[in-house]
Amino acid sequence: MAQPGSLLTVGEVSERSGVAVSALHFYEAKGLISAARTRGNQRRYSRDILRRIAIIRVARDLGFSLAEITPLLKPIPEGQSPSAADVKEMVADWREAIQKRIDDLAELRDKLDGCIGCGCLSLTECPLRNPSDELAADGTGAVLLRQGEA
Amino acid sequence: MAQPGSLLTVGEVSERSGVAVSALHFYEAKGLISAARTRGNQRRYSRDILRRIAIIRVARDLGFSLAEITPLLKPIPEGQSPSAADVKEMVADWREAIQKRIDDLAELRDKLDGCIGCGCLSLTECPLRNPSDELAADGTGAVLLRQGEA
DNA sequence: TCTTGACCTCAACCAAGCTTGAGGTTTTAT
DNA sequence: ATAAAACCTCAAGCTTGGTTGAGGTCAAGA
Repeated sequence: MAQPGSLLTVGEVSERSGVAVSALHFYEAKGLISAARTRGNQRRYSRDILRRIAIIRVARDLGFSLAEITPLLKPIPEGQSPSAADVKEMVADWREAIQKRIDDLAELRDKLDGCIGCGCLSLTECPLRNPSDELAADGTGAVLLRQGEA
Repeated sequence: MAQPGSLLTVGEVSERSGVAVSALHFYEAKGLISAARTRGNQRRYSRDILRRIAIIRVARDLGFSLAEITPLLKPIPEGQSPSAADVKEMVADWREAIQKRIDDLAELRDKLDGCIGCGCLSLTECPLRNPSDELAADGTGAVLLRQGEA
């Protein structure tokens, strides 16, 4: 077992973080984490890695992709314990992102309420059909579904 | 061009719905839609397909996977125009699903608010670390990140 | 009739986020 | 010293939701 203050093996990190060894390798390949190596080429992590991994997982659970998480982690240098202030700042950003998602969903829900009575889902008129004009942008030839026909 | 009341080709459906032909083929392969065939083996869709596709896309945009959409479409038989009542019922279900997601996110946001001051992210104590006990369930050996060490 | 555009199938490829397996090496406990 | 457990790399496979391309056929206007 590791002594207090010593480096952690990948297996220990996996066990403590609940993240599979293969996922840790994957995160390393993606540049999210890194580790020192022994002369025999095995990974050795400083304990800070656990907090870093915790942050990665929380952000991922919040719906951020790994690619999005990389810049989020920028303010937290590797090999250093992130300060409470660092974490505070990041978490504030996350809060904003979540709030935005809530707002989007609430807007959708309200539109849905307006639709419940109509049953229309018309291509150009139903607000549901164009949650954020995405389809309108790529559907170059969208045509009104005329009520008499459908 | 198609006469009123006639069947639609896959190209026409694509143009009117804003969904790529390849995606229509894909949906068919997944069992979400179907089409009659000409003697020459080309697809011919009834106009009802447009509403069905509209429903599929809305549900997908709401975050449902295609696999989840299949049962949602069950009450809407193919080859028949879904009634306003059918749509109304489905949409009510969607509303519920959205509301649930909003509630989950709001809960997360509130926990985040509780965390902003602490900067902890402790594995077992920080509420953020266990948004819905998912990690607790699969992280069999998770160990408390002791404050003095990290 | 003929030509052209639209259609057909099937297979391969993409991104994300991993897991699994093969084949081989290092570390650690006894 | 040795044997087992843990580690290493690299490649392939999985799922979702499609797109792209090859090679060939169909349908409709001139």
